[in-house]
Amino acid sequence: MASPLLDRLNPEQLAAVTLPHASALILAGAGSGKTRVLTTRIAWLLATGQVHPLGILAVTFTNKAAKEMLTRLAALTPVNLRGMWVGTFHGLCNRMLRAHHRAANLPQLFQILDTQDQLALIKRIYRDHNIDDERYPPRQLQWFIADSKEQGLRPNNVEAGDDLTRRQVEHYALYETACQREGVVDFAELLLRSYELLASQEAIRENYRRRFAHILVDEFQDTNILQYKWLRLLAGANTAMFAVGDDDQSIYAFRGANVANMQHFERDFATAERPVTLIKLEQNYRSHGTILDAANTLIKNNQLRLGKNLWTSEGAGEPVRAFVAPTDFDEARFIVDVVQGLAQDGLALDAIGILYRSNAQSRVLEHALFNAALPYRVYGGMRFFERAEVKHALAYLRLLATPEDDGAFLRVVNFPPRGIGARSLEQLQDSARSQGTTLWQAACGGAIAGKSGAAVASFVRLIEGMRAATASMSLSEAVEHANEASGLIAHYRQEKDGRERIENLEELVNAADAFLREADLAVDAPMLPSSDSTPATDPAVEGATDPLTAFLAHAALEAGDTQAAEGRPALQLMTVHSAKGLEFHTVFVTGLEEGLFPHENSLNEADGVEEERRLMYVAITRARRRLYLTQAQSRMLHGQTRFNIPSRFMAEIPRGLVEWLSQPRRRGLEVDRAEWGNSVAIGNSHGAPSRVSQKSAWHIGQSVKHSKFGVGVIIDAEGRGDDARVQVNFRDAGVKWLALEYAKLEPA
DNA sequence: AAATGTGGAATTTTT
DNA sequence: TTCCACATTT
Repeated sequence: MASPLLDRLNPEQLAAVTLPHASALILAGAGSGKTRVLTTRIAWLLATGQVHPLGILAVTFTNKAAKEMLTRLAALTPVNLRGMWVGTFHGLCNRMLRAHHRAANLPQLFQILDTQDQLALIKRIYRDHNIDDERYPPRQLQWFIADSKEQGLRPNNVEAGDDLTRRQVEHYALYETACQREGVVDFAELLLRSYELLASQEAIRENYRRRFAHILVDEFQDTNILQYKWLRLLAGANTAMFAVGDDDQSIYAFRGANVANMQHFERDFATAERPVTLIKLEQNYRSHGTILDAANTLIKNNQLRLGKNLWTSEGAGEPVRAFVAPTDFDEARFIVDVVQGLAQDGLALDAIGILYRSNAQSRVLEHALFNAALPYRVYGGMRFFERAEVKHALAYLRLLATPEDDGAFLRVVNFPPRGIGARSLEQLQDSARSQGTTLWQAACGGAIAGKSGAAVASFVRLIEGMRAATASMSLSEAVEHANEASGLIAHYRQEKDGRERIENLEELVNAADAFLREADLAVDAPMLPSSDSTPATDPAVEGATDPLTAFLAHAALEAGDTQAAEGRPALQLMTVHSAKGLEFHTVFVTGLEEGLFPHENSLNEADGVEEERRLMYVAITRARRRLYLTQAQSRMLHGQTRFNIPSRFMAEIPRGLVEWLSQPRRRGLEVDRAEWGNSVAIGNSHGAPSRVSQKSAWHIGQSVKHSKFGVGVIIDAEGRGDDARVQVNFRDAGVKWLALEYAKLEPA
């Protein structure tokens, strides 16, 4: 079929886009045009009249990916996409549960707990039930609950072999009861509840199965067990499942992502007459050849892969640059030097990504960049909707919708301070517990006498007044009203650091406005549905919920950016995890040291190093043109200087691809005498190799090899001549003192 | 209710 | 070291 839609697709992409109505697994390597294939596939299905937009379900992991898919799709097709199910797993489950809240046994206006809210709820339950938070750390329970739910397990399904698990199951059950009473659901619950709805309600399940002729899944390697089961439930005899993923980029196993889903796909989605098609997209449109060679060679060291080799029609490009710095400080300075050179050559700063394994590494880098007056942006950290003042405002709004929400109640009952102290709260909680009611009901029931009672009563009046006042307002007007009437604005005006918080509260008003415009919800819809409103019969209908509830769900499901983008272009600093999906002209992968990258904790985890290697693979494949790999021989971590040997990943990249900007190894040094003194590696700006002034045979921070103990790093030394001894931190054998005279050490 | 002190932990985190 | 949560002061 001739169509501009299919122009310039390579043969594999074309095959994927125009596959017949059957399930397929698309192994899409980094930079292989995965999103393009996904969106073009949908556009092609629509253009050829094979399916109506309502017959498509496209699911992603991030809101960003979902939004991008919609935007690109809108540019590819004239078809009106309204009502099409495109979104994140959580977003789609939310949508489904709103539509069938009764069948799912949820209140129509159920609220969504983010991880913060969830932890607060757990702590509250602990207090109510006198649970020892030392023996059962709240975070551990939080993890336990999420993990259980992601395996589809309710408290009575969890196998409790040991005492600790038995207790955790009890606490999980208490948590569930509280959630149900307050009408709140956490992230994992959205999925599990939706899964159970489909599993138990045949009519609903069949309705969706008939409807979705095509289900398309992005980043399939990141699906967890429950998401996979959810997809299987949704897929009927008539459904073509189109899963796109890359097992080599699976870096979220620690959160339950299950790469095995890719292996099972063929078995589980094949039908008698329609086998599963497997297509590999291996042509890379992002990077030069050398960078791909480095990535390919590295990832070949992994055993657990489906197998794939990226190639490009572009040239080899520049070599990979490697640099070893004596300290993390020098590593940062090297990066500053190189960046300044690149900037001088005209490279935009935002085309440069500086990646690290863990967030703690950003500090030194930031420090150096700041001193050099280089603008940078750090990804990660507090997101907009997670900020305390924003959460406070949202809590007021939540109370308007669902006063049963104890979490919201507790968050703002005395914020800004209004004389409802710990004592009054305790009374309220006692009363609520003994009556089996929520705090709001206890507050309304006048559980407290005296002055505190008056304060509580006035809080109740405040909320009710706000509800009445906002009933006829637009969403953003209501948000603004909540900001003011709650006293939040006035409160922060008095605080010396309150200006930014007030700005964020004002930004929340804008966010509400923008949300309504983007979500395309009826602008003049009432703030809250009337109590007798019936649920939408057609789950496809947008705006099945009121604007406020939709906005609150949005705030929970899309936490927003970490910080507003700055005007001028800035360097991009982030963890390797958050770099997934992005690309940069130039990439620095920093901290390539054993213990850091691969992280030491990964060594004890099953297949941990393989996941670290995939992470390294992701890091390398972010680079389009230029790649720097840097390492520090010593690094300040947790308040102490640590000496690490070079990352094994450094050695897994073919030497021929690498240009060393520092001395890679010291060979053929005199080994019969130990002389101490700091050896100084002199890094210069980008380009030319630097020299190392090296007087002594051995020095602290040096990598060495021992015939029995293996590789390690010298971390301390004493004595001279025949008495010289060094302390070596071996990778596998631990820390040992060795006499140089006897121990046959070699430079490693 | 703010201010100050203390102890413990410190990969990664799309929702 | 540095950050955070939590407890204790003032």
